Parts: sequence; C-alpha cells; structure tokens
Amino acid sequence: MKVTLKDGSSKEYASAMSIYDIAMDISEGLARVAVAGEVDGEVKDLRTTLTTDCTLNILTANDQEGLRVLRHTCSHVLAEAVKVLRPNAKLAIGPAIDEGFYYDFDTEPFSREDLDAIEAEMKKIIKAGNRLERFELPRAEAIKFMADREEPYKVELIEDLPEDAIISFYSQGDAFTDLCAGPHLMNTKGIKAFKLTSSSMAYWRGDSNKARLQRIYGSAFANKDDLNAYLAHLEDIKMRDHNKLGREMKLFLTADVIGQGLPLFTPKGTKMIMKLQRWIEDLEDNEWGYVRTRTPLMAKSDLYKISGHWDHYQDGMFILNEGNEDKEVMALRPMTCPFQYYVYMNEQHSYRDLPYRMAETSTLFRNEDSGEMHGLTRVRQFTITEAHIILRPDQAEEELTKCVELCNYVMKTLGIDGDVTYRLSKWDPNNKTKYLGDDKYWDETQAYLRNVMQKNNITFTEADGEAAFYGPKIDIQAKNVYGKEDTMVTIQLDCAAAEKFGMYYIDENGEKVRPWIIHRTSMGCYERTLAWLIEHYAGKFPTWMCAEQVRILPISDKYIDYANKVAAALKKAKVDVTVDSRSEKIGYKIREARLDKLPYMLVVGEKEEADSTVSVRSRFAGDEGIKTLDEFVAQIVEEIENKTIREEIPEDERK
RNA sequence: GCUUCCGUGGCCCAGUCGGUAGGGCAACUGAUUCGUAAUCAGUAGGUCAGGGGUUCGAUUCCCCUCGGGAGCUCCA
Repeated sequence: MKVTLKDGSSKEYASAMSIYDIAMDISEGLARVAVAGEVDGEVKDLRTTLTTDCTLNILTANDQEGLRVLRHTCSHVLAEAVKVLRPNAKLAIGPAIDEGFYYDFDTEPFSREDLDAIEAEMKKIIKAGNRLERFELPRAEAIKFMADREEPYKVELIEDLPEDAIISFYSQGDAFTDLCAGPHLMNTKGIKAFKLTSSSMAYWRGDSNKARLQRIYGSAFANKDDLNAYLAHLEDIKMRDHNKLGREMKLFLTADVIGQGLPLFTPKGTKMIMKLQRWIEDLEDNEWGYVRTRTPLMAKSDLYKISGHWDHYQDGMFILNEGNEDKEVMALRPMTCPFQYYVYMNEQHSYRDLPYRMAETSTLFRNEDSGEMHGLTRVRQFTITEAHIILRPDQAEEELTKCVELCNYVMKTLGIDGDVTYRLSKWDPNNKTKYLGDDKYWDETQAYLRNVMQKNNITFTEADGEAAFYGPKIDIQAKNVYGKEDTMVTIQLDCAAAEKFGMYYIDENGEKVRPWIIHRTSMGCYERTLAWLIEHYAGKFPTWMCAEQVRILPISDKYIDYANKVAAALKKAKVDVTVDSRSEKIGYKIREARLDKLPYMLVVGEKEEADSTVSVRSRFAGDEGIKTLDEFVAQIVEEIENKTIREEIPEDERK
C-alpha cells in the first residue's frame, strides 16, 4: 500500500496500517498531537485502518480541520458530563462550529454555576482518559439502541436516514455512547484546553414550533495559550461592542418610555452622523451626478398596494388609522422607492436624459419584532443614504458598475473596506410566493447581477432566499464584533416596478418604453454605519469624523485667553475644537482627553503663549512636539480634508 | 413573536433571609494656578424600571407591563 503525504513524499507499507501508526511512523511523537487524518480529502478518525493506496494528511489541533475534530470530541465530553449531572436530560445534537462547539439538551435551563459544575465533571472525564470506540448498527437496531436509552431526539435523527443505512456510533468508555459519524480524537485525554462560554435556548431543528432545548456553548483549543488568547479576544470584543461603547462614549442612548429600537443621538453622535451625511450628499450630488429629493415619510395604503408592500410586507409596516372608519388608512414608509417614482413621473423623460439618478437621505420605519432589535444595527427607525436610478436596459451594466465603484470608494474612505464581503442575494426557488415575478424574471435578473460582479472581478458568494421581493441584490456584508453578519450596502436590480407604476421614457422612435430601476445605498443607514465604525475603530475614529477633533488644555487659568485664541483659529479652519478651562492639573486633563479617545490635545502654557505655538499630543503618536499654531492648523486641515486614517503607534513602541 | 437571564443615583457595583438603601468613579461648590494618564475638601443626587397583588409593612415574595443581554425565528 502506497501512502502519499501532503508534502508530496510517499511511503510504502507492506500491510494495512492505522492512521495513528502511520503518524507515529512518519514522525515520532506526532501522534501525540495528531487528532485525525484526512484520507483522500475525507476527515477520518486516527484509528481508521488504511488498506489501499491513498493520500494522507495528518491533522493536528493546529489545523482548522483538526481543531474541528477536537471541538467535536469536546462536545461529546460535554454531553457525557451533562448526563452524569442530569441523567434525565435528553440529548439532541452537538456539532463543532466556527469558534468552538455546542450541544443541545432537553432539560431545565443552565446557570453559570451549572456550567462550572459541568466543566468540573468534563475535566474528570478527560482525566479518566476514555478511548473513543466507533461501532456500527443497521438502522432498525440503531433505533432500538437509542429508544432503549430513552433518547427520542436521537431516534428521530436516525429515523430520517434511509432504510438501508448503517448507523455509526461512538462510545467513550462504558458510561456513554452517542450517535455520531465522527471523526473524533482517539482518547478524551487529547483535550488539553477548553471552556464552556455560555448557555441559551435553542429550538429543536431551529423550528419555533418544536421543542425548546437548552444549548451550551464552549470552545476548545490545542493548548492553554490559544484558549487564553481566545478568552482575551472575547473580552476585547466586549470592549468594542457598539451597544456598550457607543453609550459609554455618549454617542446615543435609548429611553424606556420612547421605545425599543428607537435610539436617540446626542450632540456628539449627531455631529458624527452629520459629518458622514454632508460628505456623502456632497459626493453624490457633485461628483456622481445625482439629484436630490425630499418625499413624505408616510402615505395612504393605496401606494403600498401598487408597490406590493401591502401584500408582501404588511407585517413590517407601522400602519396608522387602522380600524378607524372615519379616517384614511396610512402607513409610515418602510422604503423610499415609490415616492421617488412619482417624482420621476412628474415629467416626461427622453432616452437621452437617462440614467436619472434620484438620491434622498431618507428616514424609514420598519416594525421589527421586539426580539430583533439590537443597539444601532437593528432598529425601527433609521436614516439611509438611498437612491433610485431610472435607466435604459442598455445602461444597466455601466450604471451597476458605477454603483459598485461608489460603494467601494465609500467603504475605503471609512476604512472598513477590508471588513466586507460581497453576496449575490437571490430569491428562494422553493418559496416563490414570497416574491413577485416568474422563473424567467429571476433567472435573467440574477444572471445580470452575477455578470456585472464577474466582469468587475469581485469575489462573491451566492445565497438563496436573500433577495428583495421585487428583485435580486448585490449585498455588501460586514460582520460585527461577535461575528454576526448584517447588510451594510445593497444594490438591487428591479425590472418590474416600472410596469406596476406605469413609468416610461420616450425612446429614439418616439415610443414609450419601460425603464429598469436600480435601488441602491452608498453607505447604508447611518445608525448601522456608526455601529460598525465604533466597533471597527473601538471608538478611536479617524480625525475627520470625530465630533471633537481637538481639545486645548491650558496649563492654568492664566492661559485660558491664549487657549481661546488658538481655538478661534481652529474654528475658523472648520475644526471641531473645545477648551478644557477647568482648574485642574494638566495630567488630569490629559487623562480625561485620552479616555474620551480624542485625536488631538494641544497643551498651552507660558512658552506656547510667548511663541504662538502649541504643544501637540495625539492619540496616534503621543507627544508630537511643539508646533507653530499655523503649522498645526495646516496639518489638521489637510488630515481632515483628505480623510486620512492615521495609524496608531502602540503605546510601548512610542518614544 | 418565542425561551431564558437581567433592571439599585449619569456609570460600575454592594445590600436588604420583608422593617423604604451604601461605596467607588462622574457631577456640582470652594480652595489650589499646577508642564504631559487621577490635587484636596465639601455638597447634592435614588418613589431600588413602571403598575398591580400578598403583608401591619415590599426595593426584597408573586403577577403584569416596559426596557436590556444571549439564543431562536425574522430581516424589503
């Protein structure tokens, strides 16, 4: 038997060998860290015996695949521990996930104390060092096996498999056996570092009509250092969480009596948003050829009946005057589209006038379910940089490309271009009633967007069931600190709306023709964008978007007049500046300014006043020395105008 | 909307086995006039999320509502 290794080398073995023995053979001691083997691309248990020629990749806990095997085994140890402490708990499923593993149980909720007790029990099991043994049963016997053990969820899982299936199990010692295809570590002793991180509720098979289970999350690593680094990472995440940091930094707040998903922005948060808004509006209007509209925040239900929202999206709208026969039923707008269509239809358009690009900084209302709201990323009222582009079909490719370019430019300027991924969001072919249009419409429009992305060399994934009900989307997705993905920017192609609303343009033959429509955002909504900026920068924003860019710190009251003079010079240059005129020591003022994550502090005292200079201290580099006032003004004005993202020198590398 | 945990001054938290609350930071006032991450002293601030119930008495126990976290479901 010839075994080819990943590095291309190969070795002949006279008789059948287990992966474990081969691992021992190739490199003495490797088996101590080997957790599984990848045989011809398929991950196998270490004990698997190889009999024929194959390629073999020994996986260790340092490999991504190997780590999954380790974590998967850890989830089985978790299951055993729970069965020890709660013999009546019923087992559901326990897979490895991206950053760890979980296991679902039908039992009472777990408290943190319960998790600690379970961890202790797991340690005992690991220390006992039970071997994991694989065995197989025919389907009928497998069902009986789990029925005898009173594990209804396992029985259900096996019943879903074909009649002739051979079912695989793993036992770990005598005490515990679980339904599992594997692979696993050979021995529970291989788990060197793990932690149960949280518990929560989950539905059996993710179905809210089915049983409510208790899920325990945990993670496992090759060694304690990796685990500690992961736990430190979790702490760092908490520090960046926009919902915590944004409130701490006094950018926004919520009030119980105002309601869920309705954030209030403070002067500081508002100033940041206004900087983003003024930038994007100027950009669109001046450089990208948009006209701007202002349209109502509500409309009669008739409008939404034409647009299709009344039939497809009624649950998501705030409806007014419902049940009041004396008054007309209205709804707050969940989107701007039809409002701008009427602006377009206000006059006749020639084919020469297209594309007609209408932009609006638009406040929208969406009646999200109460459990969906989160910080600034899922809210009931938000303001979005929206546009609708009315165009001829022959212009679509070029215009879609322009939209992608604008979004790229915006992401890059915000400094978050590295955080995003592209997705082609398609309809759900198995649930067509949710959508307008037929197979042909969706096949064509989806192919169209796919083609545009391919031609622009964009790497993207495709997802079913993520489209708007009226058309497919190019979505630019970003993950929050917890790894949860949300749509940042969306570019949608809609070839159906024009027909419904009776929109047309006059072509070169004088005929009325239906235009196509692109719905697009350039930055997404300000609430969500601010959330991402907070998390991306951990509150240390680039200077241009900071609400307070410079704080002047007079050494004592004697220099307040000079501080005000410096402030006036900066204000004249449109820099957001304040003076800390409190009778505090300079060290105290610096400490506070640093806690406020300010980009620049200017210390002024006797020397500075005498020479018309400022002593510059920045968040980026610490002490930047003495500069003349003119010099500093020129420097910061340039930084703000160019929207420079200055790199921060780590504290310990500063002079 | 579902399950679960949670809600004590602006923030972080302590406390009450039922007898209406305390600390640190912040704020305010005074003194200090200071050279690169915390000067000293004093003052004020809480119907213990809101409502109802049990009780002689509730912030503490029970119920409902509102709000927050986690996880589902959802997401134009």
